[in-house]
Amino acid sequence: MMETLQALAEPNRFQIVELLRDRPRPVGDMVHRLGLRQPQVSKHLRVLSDAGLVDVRVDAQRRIYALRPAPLKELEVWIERYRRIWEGNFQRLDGVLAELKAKEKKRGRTKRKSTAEKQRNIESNHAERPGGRHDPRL
Amino acid sequence: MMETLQALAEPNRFQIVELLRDRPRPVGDMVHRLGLRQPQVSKHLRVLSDAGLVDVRVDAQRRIYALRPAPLKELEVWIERYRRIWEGNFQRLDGVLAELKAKEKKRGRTKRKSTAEKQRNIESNHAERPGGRHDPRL
DNA sequence: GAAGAATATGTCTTGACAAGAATATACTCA
DNA sequence: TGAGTATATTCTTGTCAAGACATATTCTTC
Repeated sequence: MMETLQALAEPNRFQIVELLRDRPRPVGDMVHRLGLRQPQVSKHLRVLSDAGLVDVRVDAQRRIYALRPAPLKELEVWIERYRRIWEGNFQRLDGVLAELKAKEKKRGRTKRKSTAEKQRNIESNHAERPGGRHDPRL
Repeated sequence: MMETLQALAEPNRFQIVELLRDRPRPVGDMVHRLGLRQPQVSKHLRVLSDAGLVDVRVDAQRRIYALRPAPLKELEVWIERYRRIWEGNFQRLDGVLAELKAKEKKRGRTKRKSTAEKQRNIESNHAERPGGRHDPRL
């Protein structure tokens, strides 16, 4: 899993995987399309191979690389476990409220901010660090 | 997409995301559970935030981090496009055969290896580089 | 307003890794 | 067997990022 992610996190390797999605390919083909030099492609393929993401067939001097499904499937299974995060709206109602409730209990009865003031502070601030770092959709 | 993968590819950040899967958490909580030092956790959170993977709520001195669904959903959509690779068995029948056929055509009628010999060469060799680099399941 | 708590930021060092260049290996065909 | 083709490996170098440590920032409470 970690190994899969690390392999995919490199842009050129990601492109290689994208190329292999269509069909298996010999190294030279990818060298073309990626505009990388052959040794570099071979090295990236080595990493992908070590991660179990690709599979080689030998055809004379050529090596034909193909995707192996297992790691990608594993990744998909992992991500499925996060599904509820964008389906149900757990997070807000359960987690944070419990958090806050615990806090209320801990600090005894003392002078404290009005509910309104506290609300302001607690509000989600997507736009805190400016520079459009994540899109507002969803 | 690339940014998401790069963020997740670091083991500690991956763990942070796993922690946040259950519920939003303040930084100190994660510092505990991860056994990292506070500045390190803050920096990782910064990366996750820049990648749009997490979201902050300010509660007094505390920052409560929560997962944002968008990037994960995007990742899931991406991986869905690979689904056919472990469902249909395209790869073999389509891609490689076309590849070989093209090759046959290119080289004219010359003395060449018997079909049997060629078959041997072309066989998939999972076990080429020893050391169990990928599991044979699937 | 001073002390303490929770978190963020800056700087430095070190290790990992990608790219480049040169070379090795393996196969084909004449 | 020798030339050519396709791919892998080795070595070096530069870049970037993670960890450690010190310090800044912001809020709370007394």
